[in-house]
Amino acid sequence: MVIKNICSLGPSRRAVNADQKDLRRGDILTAAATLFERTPYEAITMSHVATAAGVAKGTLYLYFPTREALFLHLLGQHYAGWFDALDARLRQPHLSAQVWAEWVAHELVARPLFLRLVAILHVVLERNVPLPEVLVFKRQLASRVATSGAELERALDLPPAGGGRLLLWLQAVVPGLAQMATPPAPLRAAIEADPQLAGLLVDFTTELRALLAAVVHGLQGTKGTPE
Amino acid sequence: MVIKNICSLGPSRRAVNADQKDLRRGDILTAAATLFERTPYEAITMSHVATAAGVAKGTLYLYFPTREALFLHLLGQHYAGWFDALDARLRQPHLSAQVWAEWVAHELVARPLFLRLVAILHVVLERNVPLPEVLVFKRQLASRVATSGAELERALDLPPAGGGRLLLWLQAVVPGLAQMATPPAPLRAAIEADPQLAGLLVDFTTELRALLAAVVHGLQGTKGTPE
DNA sequence: ATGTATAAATGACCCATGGTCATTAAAAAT
DNA sequence: ATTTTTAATGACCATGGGTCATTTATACAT
Repeated sequence: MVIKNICSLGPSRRAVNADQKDLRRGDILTAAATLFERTPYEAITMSHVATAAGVAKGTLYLYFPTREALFLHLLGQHYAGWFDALDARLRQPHLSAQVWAEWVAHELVARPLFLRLVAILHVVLERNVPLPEVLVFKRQLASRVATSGAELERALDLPPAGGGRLLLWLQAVVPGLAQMATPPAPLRAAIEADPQLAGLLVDFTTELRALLAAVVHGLQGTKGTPE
Repeated sequence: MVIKNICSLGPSRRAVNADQKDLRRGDILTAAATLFERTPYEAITMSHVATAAGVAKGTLYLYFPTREALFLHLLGQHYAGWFDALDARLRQPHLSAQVWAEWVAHELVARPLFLRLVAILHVVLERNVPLPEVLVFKRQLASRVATSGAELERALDLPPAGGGRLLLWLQAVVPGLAQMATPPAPLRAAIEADPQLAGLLVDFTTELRALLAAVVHGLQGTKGTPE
């Protein structure tokens, strides 16, 4: 088998300064992301990631303390992308609750990896990452929730703190809804084949839209009545 | 160490007929449930369960095909208890959206094991259980969602299919909200110590109440306008 | 150029744990 | 009593996350 030249370090193979280390780190993350596109999380071993990244397994642990930390970092990237898109959208004028709900649903459907990663955030990723790293992640998140939340508040005319709250609700709802809407292929096939189970399958976009519309209305309704 | 007589089979140690096997099965589930009260899921090994149940590890696999199947069964019991309580509540007259939301939040807070199990349903439990067993579980669930959903529809004056839909939404929302509201102890401590992170902590009851109220209103609002 | 020091990279190794299966022995059938 | 059946056992296996002594690329001094 031909050895890949996926690695961004050119002919030199060793990351010696900070920039090169960042590149290597990026290579590893890219490799993991590529695998994650085709494979469920539990099926991705560190050996796979190492091979895909063109390094030895031990090397991974020079850049990430645990497997979960690696994927938590990946999720961090996806979160950044998502919030960037959200901020960009909120900068456009004349946003209604319905239009926003529509946009959110559309945008999320276009980010399946993000959805899958968010779904395992609490139950898997945060469970085996050193506390300091988790806190770094949470701080980034909190900061973006704060700024985007404020924008959202303005754009949708929500009561104080309503923007952040809405974003947190979104985070609480989205993974559950996504899991309900998109079970693994074999399970999905079985469910669709059984009329008794049909009721358990939902359409992600439809449900999220309806839920968001209701919730935004609820928030807007409390505009005048604090507490 | 003194050997326990936790086992419900009296002096005879062997489960030979169906009834005795059910007892054994029950013993194992009880042992797992007891462990789960004090220990997070990932930390419970099959050896622990075996010891707690007073059997050998191999015996567990005579009653459950995988670890996940064991806990999925446990979740099935909790679901049954939850739907029983829900049905009982719905039989009482004069239920408003607010009162119901209040009741749901209260009842769920009183069932922390249920919440923890539901949280790992899709990501953990369903991943390593033979498809037929998952389908049995899903069928039970679908059946209770259908009947309780119908009752809910009546009690809250929801549009057709609104009851089941509401229950599914509840299922999508509750685990996420519970995870957000109750992180593991060390993480929680760190979050509370950091003012920047305070915004990420939410109160389960408050948020669920608000969310449910909004959603029920949303559903009731669509009463006259199908689709 | 050559030698030396630093630390990035390696991969053989450790070990915990889910799951298996040949063996044991309790109870039923004869 | 003897045989048959099958519940129960626990030594064993395979896998995969994580470690660390060793190797060696690179920077730096001479």
